[in-house]
Amino acid sequence: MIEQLNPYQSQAVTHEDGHALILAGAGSGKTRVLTTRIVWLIQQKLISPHAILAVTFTNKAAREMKSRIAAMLPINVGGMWVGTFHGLCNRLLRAHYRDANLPQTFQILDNTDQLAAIKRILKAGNFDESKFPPRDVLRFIASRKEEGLRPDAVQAQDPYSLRMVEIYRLYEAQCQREGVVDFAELLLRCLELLERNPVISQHYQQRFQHILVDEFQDTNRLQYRWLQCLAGPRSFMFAVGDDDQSIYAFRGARVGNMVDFERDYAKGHVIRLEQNYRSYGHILNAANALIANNTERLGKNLWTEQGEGEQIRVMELASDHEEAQWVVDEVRALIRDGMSRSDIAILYRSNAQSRVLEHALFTSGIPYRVYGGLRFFERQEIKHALAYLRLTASLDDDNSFLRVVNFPARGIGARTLENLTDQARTYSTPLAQAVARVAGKAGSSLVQFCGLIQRLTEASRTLPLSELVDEMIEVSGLRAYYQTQRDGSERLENLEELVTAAKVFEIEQSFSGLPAGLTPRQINQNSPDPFEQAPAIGQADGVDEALSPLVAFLAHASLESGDAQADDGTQAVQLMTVHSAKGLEFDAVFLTGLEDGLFPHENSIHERDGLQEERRLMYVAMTRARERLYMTLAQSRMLHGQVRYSRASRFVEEVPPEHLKWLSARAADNVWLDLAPMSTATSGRRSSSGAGFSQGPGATTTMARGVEVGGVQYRAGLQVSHPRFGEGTVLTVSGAGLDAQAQINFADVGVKTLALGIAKLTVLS
DNA sequence: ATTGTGCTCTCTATT
DNA sequence: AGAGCACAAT
Repeated sequence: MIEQLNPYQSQAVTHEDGHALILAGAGSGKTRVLTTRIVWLIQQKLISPHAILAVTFTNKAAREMKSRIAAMLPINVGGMWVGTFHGLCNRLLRAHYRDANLPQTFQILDNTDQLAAIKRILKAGNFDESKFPPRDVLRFIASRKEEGLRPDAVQAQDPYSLRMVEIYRLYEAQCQREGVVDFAELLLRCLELLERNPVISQHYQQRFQHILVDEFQDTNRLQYRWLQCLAGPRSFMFAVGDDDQSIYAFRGARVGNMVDFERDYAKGHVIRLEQNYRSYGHILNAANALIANNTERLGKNLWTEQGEGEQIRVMELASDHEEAQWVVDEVRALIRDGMSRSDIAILYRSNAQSRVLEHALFTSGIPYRVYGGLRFFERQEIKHALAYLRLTASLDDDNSFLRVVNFPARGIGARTLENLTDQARTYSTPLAQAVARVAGKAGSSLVQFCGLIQRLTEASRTLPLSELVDEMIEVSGLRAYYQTQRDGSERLENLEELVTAAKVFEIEQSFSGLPAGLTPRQINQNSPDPFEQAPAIGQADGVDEALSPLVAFLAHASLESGDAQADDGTQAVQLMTVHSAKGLEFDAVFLTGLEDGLFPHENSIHERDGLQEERRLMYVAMTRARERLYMTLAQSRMLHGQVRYSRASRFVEEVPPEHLKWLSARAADNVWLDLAPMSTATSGRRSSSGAGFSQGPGATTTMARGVEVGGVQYRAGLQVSHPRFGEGTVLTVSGAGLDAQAQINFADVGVKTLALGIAKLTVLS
């Protein structure tokens, strides 16, 4: 295994004397080094798998690492401490919930939940929402927590900040009362647990002899302190990172942690991995040239032994729809040439851009898979269902109570809820315990609602998880509600999918070496480790302490917002944001929407640091490609319901021209026709004529050839007419005989691919 | 008092 | 596109 590594990689893998910092460029085999090192530690250094802690940022990365280790070693990786910061903190807090001052069933708020909680605070305290926008409050609280500051520790002088701190304090109290934590709280609470309980932290310090951190450049202050807490005097830290790929400053990431880490721990043990095994020369050098525009880099020079490869193909199109169609046509050509669908990725800066691309892929019948965006566990029907389940697990969860008390509608309106809230506040009880005090018709509806939840709570003690979920969907009325809704069928399917997800979770739990029901046997008693001997759920000796499958499932839903959802095994083109593409690689990458204002995003253009972060993001995007990289841009784009016109991204200009191959005319000398009709096009669907659809001089090879079918010579540019689609222009032709196909841009219906042997076409010109 | 409808406003990225 | 709000209809 080590023989296949280059000298620097193997130096990193077998590093022995203390801590180390690995500066690993894009595509330099970073994950390979991490996993190989873990295997090496276990196999060669005879370190127990339990003595290793490996931290990543995304669940995807954690899964990847586990599966690679599992492939190399015959051990149960499920029991290893490999996970995301948030996931591992969750694990620790569940185990030591008493010391962390949390109920064992504490729930995790995602962004939307957190926002709802903040809105409740603002409403209850009569804060002016226009002066204190919930989003700003959320950012304020999150960034304070990421600095490790509780309300008392925040320095505030001006009236505005003082009010913010007040809201922060109220928010904390509310969360504590209701037994919920947000993402930042998971980390902060866990850190405080370790800092305040020497017995606990010493236990873990002795246990974790090796701590490995992936994507170290993305750690924030809190995470750094968390690592410092877990690393004991005899632990070795192994941090892998690339300052050029730091793209999470917006959530507190601090590249400076790398410098600090070298000063505090690595002390000169810095290993650079600069050989890139992923991309061909043009792609790599283009990315190198781009990132060279950033200042304050630690400095790295990536090189490759692979040849130059192909230039980056750049295409400018008139509109976002044409961009999408062009990308789809090109994707089809790649697939036809034998590329696997899952080796093709379409990337964009923001999730909103995926719609148009999805539409084009869908109409072309190309299987695709979208990552991120509105994820499974974030859909409204799923959130409703989860709220019922959360209430089932804990009646104190007022957030969830308010979400579903009147959904589906059961005659409990705003007025009633105001009464209820008043009662709950007066007697300082959770909402559910105040229902008895509300009289009247709505009051009895409230009592009924609570009865419903109580029945579910009872059912949760006996029913398996998936049956409980199914039962909940039924008795809550959610199923009936979505059955009556016009567009409810997809939501119904999602609810059924939730039952399946619960079933899968049950099964995984029963196989996993790491049961959800960990119990924190007293650490200072002779049991050396609470986790190694934790009983499986339902085993006699931990029943009262064990975490119920329901609570474990709810935590799972919050922490993994659903990117692992049904990978049904079909080969599909991958659609995702640049952020979620980090760490992945593909044969062909389409980088779309390269327009100033979109990428770089307009919110970051005016700050220097913002622009540098955007440039790193661009660098990440480009270095995802192995063989072929496309960059596309649209002159006009539907954004926020309005057509916007943009220029090419400055990042395209920053790439030396020798690496680029323009398929459209070069942006600067391109004259575009017919922009006006597009902006007025009422449906906003497609440009009204083919005039804007320029294929430019050097487009794909399939276009040049002609095809002869039934005595007619088809070639690009030919004007044809179709009985149903109307008039159009032939864009590309391919295949021969019965397989001959043409892509035709119809004035009325856009681009269609037709089989020439079947379609009834009339030649016009 | 509650529910449904139509209008405005916002909208970067992730755990 | 989705959420929040005002208004009308029950």
